[in-house]
Amino acid sequence: MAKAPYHHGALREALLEAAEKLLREEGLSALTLRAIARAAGVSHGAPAHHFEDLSALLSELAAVGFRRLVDQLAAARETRGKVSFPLPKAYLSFAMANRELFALMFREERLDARRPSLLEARAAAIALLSQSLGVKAHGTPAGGPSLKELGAMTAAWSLTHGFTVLAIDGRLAPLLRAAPSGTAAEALLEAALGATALVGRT
Amino acid sequence: MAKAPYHHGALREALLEAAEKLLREEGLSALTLRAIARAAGVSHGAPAHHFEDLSALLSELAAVGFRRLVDQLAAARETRGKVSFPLPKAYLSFAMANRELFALMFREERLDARRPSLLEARAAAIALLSQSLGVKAHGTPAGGPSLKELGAMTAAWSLTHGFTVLAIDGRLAPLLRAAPSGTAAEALLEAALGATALVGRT
DNA sequence: GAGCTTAACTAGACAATGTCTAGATCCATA
DNA sequence: TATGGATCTAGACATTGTCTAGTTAAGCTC
Repeated sequence: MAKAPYHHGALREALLEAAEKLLREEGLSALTLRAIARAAGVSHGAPAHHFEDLSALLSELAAVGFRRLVDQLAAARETRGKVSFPLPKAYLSFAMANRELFALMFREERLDARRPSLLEARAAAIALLSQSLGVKAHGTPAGGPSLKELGAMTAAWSLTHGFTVLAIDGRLAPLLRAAPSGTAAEALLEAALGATALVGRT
Repeated sequence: MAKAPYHHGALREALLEAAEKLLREEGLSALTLRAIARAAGVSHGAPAHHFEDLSALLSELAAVGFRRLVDQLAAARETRGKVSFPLPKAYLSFAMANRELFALMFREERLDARRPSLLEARAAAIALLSQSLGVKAHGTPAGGPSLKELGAMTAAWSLTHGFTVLAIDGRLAPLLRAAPSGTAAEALLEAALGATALVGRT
């Protein structure tokens, strides 16, 4: 077993991986700087050379999450026509498969709101959702989209995000129990979207 | 100026009020047990006689939030017919007026999920929403509500919650800027709900 | 290669935090 | 008035994020 070299070589990535593992296995509150450093096998001061502080590290992890979400949404977009509501379903399944990471992505108090990589990754996700769920790419007549168009887009986004947040917090469990037996979260999401007449947009 | 008596007399309530003030003025991360004790003018050990630990105190504060939300939702329900979408609007305006408290109410990692008062207060809020937004009180034909009915209710709830969460995180600002000038969050919420064919339910 | 610069890392310190314990205070009831 | 018990203080402890000083070694220049 090779002993650890003084210089790690790829500590930045190792820290992000260790943090994600910790997050997945022990939850949000296990994400301390020192625990992450321990998991990566370095001293508690080492992370400072790669991240100014804890919020910087967590922001970078959240950015990774947003990038992964974008990838999955983009892939889902390709299935348009074959599957109903591909984007909302992809959004939900990303969150279900990465519960704690998804939660972190929306814990503003633990992130550095100014970090460019986070801003960019999040903006990319929002841009993808916006153009897929609503605002048409081929220009709007004059002075931006109408309130009606924005409303439809906002509805699709809000419903999807709200459903997902409630689902990962376990708040939908009673509804699923009340539903015809065997109804999974995705089916309830489909039913919710189906009730809104937003069909063409998602 | 009367000097502080050894026995506070109503420390439990004082702690909750101090915590809410701190929360409102300095945000979620200022909510430490010692800071709350300082704000209430007692030693850092005093809270232990009223709350087992920090998460118990925060859970009680969250419960207060849910009870207040219930009151406001109940009041809004009385305006049915006069105002469109009274419950979603009340939900949004509660969150806008109590941003940090609303956030705390959904920070599972800082709460004690088993605390009865929190469970009850939250259940009351959900019950009020459920019966107002969807599932009819006058019984369902057989074996619970249909998936279609549940879907409509879930849609209204998810949309409202999702919109609210996105709004207090500032995520809707770009949409509001794109909207006809002067559009406020509530108007966008109304537009979103208006786009969904859920009119009769909210 | 030798020497030097500098990034990467360790180790120790510090204030702050949550929780525990021992002891001080004082209210209520007998 | 005594005494039991709830309320509160003060100090301790391990843990946390961040800082600083010093150590290691990788990479560049000559």
